Formats: sequence, C-alpha cells, structure tokens
Amino acid sequence: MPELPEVEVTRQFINESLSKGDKITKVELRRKDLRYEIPTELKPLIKKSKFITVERRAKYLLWVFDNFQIINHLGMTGSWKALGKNNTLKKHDHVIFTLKNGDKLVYSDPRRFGYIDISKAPYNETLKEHRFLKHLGLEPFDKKFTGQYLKDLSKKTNTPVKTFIMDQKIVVGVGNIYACESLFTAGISPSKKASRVTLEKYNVLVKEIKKTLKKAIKTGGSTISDFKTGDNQSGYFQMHFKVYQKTGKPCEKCGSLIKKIVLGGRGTFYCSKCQR
DNA sequence: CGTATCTCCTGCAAGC
DNA sequence: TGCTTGCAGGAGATAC
Repeated sequence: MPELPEVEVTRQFINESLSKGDKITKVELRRKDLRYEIPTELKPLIKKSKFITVERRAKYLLWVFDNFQIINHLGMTGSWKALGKNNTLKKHDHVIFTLKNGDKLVYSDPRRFGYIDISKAPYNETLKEHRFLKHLGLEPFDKKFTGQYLKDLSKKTNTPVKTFIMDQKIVVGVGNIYACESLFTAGISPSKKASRVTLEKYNVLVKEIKKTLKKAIKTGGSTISDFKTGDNQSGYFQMHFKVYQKTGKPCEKCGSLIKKIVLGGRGTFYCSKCQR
C-alpha cells in the first residue's frame, strides 16, 4: 500500500533508470484501463517527447516530459519495477516502457486501483489545476506544516485525529500505516477528536510524522503484500512497525496489548495505555 | 457545507 | 482438502 515513502522510493528508482533528455522508445499498454481509462494520447505524446524527471506530489508520481506530464497514482498495489531483457511479464504487468538501452520499466498493479492521466499544461499549472492535484493539502516536509497549522484546521472538524491526518486536503502522503505509527510515537489516541488535541500534542505529532516518514524513506519503504522497490529489493520499514498489524502483541513501551479498532472504515492499531 | 459510506479490484488468510 | 467469506485500503463518487 504505497504511501508517501513508497512513492518517494519509487520516484528515486525511476530517476535512476532514466536521465534528462532520454526517449522512451516503446510504450506497451496491455490493457486500456486501470482504475480509469488510460488516455489514448499517452502513446503518441511519449513518442514525441523527451523525459526530464519524475517529481512527487502527495502520493502521486509526476513524470515530467518536455511538453507534457504523466500523473500517476499507485493506488493500493501499484509499483514500478525494472524488467531485464530476459525476464518475462507477469499477469498484472499492465504498462511497459522500453528504454533506449532495451531495459523496460513495468507498471504492475494487481488490484488496479492506480491510475495514469496526462496533462499538457505547464508543470506548475498542472499542480494547481489538475483535478486530482488541486485539492491537495501541505506536503509533510513543508515548513508550513506545523502543529499550529493542524491546530487551526482541526477547530473546524469533528473527526477523530487519525482520520484528520489521513485527509489529503489537510496534509498529504500519510496513509493508514504511517498515521497509526506516528500517532503511537506521539502518544495520541487515534480516536481522540482532532479538535480536542492540544497545540503541544500537535507539535509532537508533526515532528513524529516527519520523523516516521523520513525513516521509512531511508529504509526503502514498507513491504506489505507485494510492494518492492524498483530493483526488486524489499523495503524493510515494516520491521519497525510498533503498532500496525500488531493486534494482541505487547506494546514495546508498556507491555499492554495492542488493540485494533475501525476508524473511518480503516483498521486502526494503537496502545490504549500509551496513547491518550 | 461536512461527514459517512460505497465503490473499484485481486490475493491472501482464516474458518468451516 | 477445498470451498466460502472477509479483509486489506487510496481516494473519488455518492448519499445524507
């Protein structure tokens, strides 16, 4: 389940595989849709464009070419991997980019919750105007993402703090895993009303979100189900999970058992003693 | 308007 | 052993 760290690791991998000015010599679509239809213009646009770089906004990969961009969300199970010349394609390999040296970059997505869209607007305009990007909140590493920012926005809402920090209109990139983990290290109960969390606690939470995400990026992301970094290395942040999917296991701080509840339809893991 | 629920999809694990 | 069932969840769409 790609959250910000997994998307960031993927971004770095793609940028290591492609250089500025490169052409993608061949595009193969093995199906015409993922979550949405893949624009038919994708192929001709790639053919006549040069790759510049891949950026990340929230959980989106933005493939920047000299005259358009690809907006690419990995959904739940999407991933990009390198395919050597002799490897065969697998069942859920849907999109294949062939590079000039013959290597292939393959988009694989068993559940097809991911999507690929294109934008021909200038890059900055795409960020501001594209229907998937325009409503996005602050990047967690933005200097403006502070405890005060969360405190101010939380005054208007009735939702639990966990649902609040997973709301992409507030802060982006924090999905279920990193919300659970950050709330644990910040010592905040996931079900506490966002409006009742103090400024002091929000200051701690912001620090913990940044720390958790940074650590996860460093360790290659979390390998749950089949997320792998592009060169087929498993991330190993899952080794560092303190509460996520630890139901019934002892809390590493206090020894009481980790509980699971459902918030906003999502499995939520926490220590009822350490998180208040 | 905010908030909750439904929905897409497949693989896997649990339970009978 | 082999079936059914339920769960995993990002986030847009829909309903209230």
